[in-house]
Amino acid sequence: MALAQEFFAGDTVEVARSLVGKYLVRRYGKAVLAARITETEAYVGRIDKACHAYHYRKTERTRVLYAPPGTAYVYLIYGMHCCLNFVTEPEGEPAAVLIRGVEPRYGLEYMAKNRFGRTPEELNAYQRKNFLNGPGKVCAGLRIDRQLNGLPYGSRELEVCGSLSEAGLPEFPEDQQKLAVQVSKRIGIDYAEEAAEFPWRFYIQL
DNA sequence: TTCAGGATGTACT
DNA sequence: GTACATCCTGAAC
Repeated sequence: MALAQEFFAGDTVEVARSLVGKYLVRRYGKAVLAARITETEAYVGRIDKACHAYHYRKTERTRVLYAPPGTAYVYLIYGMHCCLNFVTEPEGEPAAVLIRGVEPRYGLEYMAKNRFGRTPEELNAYQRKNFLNGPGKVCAGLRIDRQLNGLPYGSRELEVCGSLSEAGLPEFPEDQQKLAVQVSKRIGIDYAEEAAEFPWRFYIQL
């Protein structure tokens, strides 16, 4: 059972805050991958110079940001990495939440293969520490690319669940304790003037 | 542990 | 032509 689509129809900043601690479930072929969301950022086209759809800009790339809530928005950055977002707010209002970091729960074998072409046992300390702690790494590890751009919410390939049991998977004991969600300004948007200061990044300390 | 520099393609001016 | 919601490597400390 995935989160209801209405979850994504709400205020983008609140959705970003609420997504921390939820679970990303990715399916392809026989693979079922699950990861806990540890870091997000809000992007709001109406008022946010860092958003691709700032001031309701409409281009081929930003078209997906106007889609119904929960739609996947995947774009290429720096010529080689993909970033995963979920569209928020009612259809026609361009906004989204960027998934900046996750930690693996199920499917570690697949994730390690997707990221480094190795088994989990073969990873060195640096690779373990920097496994899925960035937007490009999340997409690489979960095998998310622009083919998923525009994917309607509720698709089996990519879901967001409130808990592992909602995804039909056993819970992890360490996930039961309450989370302290931290807040900060967003990363890598120094060009965005006053919007660069918005406290729209949410994360949990590991 | 921190830092500088390079890789790389697309969207948009 | 320029900028970009990034990541990896290798060198210095």
